[in-house]
Amino acid sequence: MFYEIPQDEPIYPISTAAKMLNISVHTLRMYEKENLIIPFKKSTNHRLYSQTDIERIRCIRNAINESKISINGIKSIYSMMPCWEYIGCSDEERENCPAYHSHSEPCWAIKGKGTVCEKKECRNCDVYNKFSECSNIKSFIKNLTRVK
Amino acid sequence: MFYEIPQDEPIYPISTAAKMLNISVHTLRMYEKENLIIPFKKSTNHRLYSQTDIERIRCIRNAINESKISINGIKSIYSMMPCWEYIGCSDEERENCPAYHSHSEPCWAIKGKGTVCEKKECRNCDVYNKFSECSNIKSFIKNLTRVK
DNA sequence: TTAAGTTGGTATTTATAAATATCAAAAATT
DNA sequence: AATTTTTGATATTTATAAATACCAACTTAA
Repeated sequence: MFYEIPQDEPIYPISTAAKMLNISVHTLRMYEKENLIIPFKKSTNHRLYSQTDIERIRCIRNAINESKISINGIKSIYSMMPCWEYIGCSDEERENCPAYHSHSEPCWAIKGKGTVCEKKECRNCDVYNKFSECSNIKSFIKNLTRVK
Repeated sequence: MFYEIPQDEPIYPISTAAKMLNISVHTLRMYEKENLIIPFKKSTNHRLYSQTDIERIRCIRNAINESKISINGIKSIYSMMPCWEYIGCSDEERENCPAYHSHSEPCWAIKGKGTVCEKKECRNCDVYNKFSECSNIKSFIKNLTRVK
């Protein structure tokens, strides 16, 4: 009589997440401030992390510690993702979107006024969730160039 | 009765290049070892740098010092460039090329056996020369997604 | 209602990437 | 032929990104 907890259900408070990842609470807040992660926030502003969040952070940790990519490097890589194509923005929407023009910040860190994404919850967006690794971003770019 | 020196003519020895860039000779060799740059080599193995090389290195310096992107971060960003599309590789050529699959090394650092590029001089390749900045790479990706 | 956990902030530490120094052998220059 | 420069390689230094420690005020949960 147990229910499965969905992967994207925010359940872990920050200290638990920190323990799971073997890092300090402040490091988690730092990643958030740097716009690498968007944890769920309760009405009282307390953070909650899902299993998906944990995996995402593991991936970021790997980029920093194993691949030796700096946080600004990770942000720049995220900014390469053609979100406009995934979302399906029109020519005009693209040109008017600051994320389309940025090569230093991921789109979810920008949220330009008047854009399609302005009122979206980036935490729930595929662009944020599905492309947390270089390899996924490059795969998406590959698909843009399919010959067949 | 003077001839203009072409931008891509390798003329500066390493010490001159280092002085122009205000860095040490060894730093230049380090960038080369990390596959960020490909200076011209004389038959005696001595390096020569062109004005284009100098500009490229300035760009790399800016990424490291101003944008705070680590060397491995820069390499990873370079690896996002869809070289296969620029070169015009076939489906089969793509799949058989290690550069197509890498997301940590730029294509010119790989030079897979049996590939179109195997015997090319990457130093003279557009992929190496035209896309030394994030912004240029993102622009190329943007063009892949043109609606019209 | 008391103890434990979280908040955002600054100040400090640490780990290490990036750059420098030094070397003998080879090449270039004058 | 003598002086300067470049080569690659290792060993060392430095600059700083990333992580930690500490703080008082605010939640949360026994």
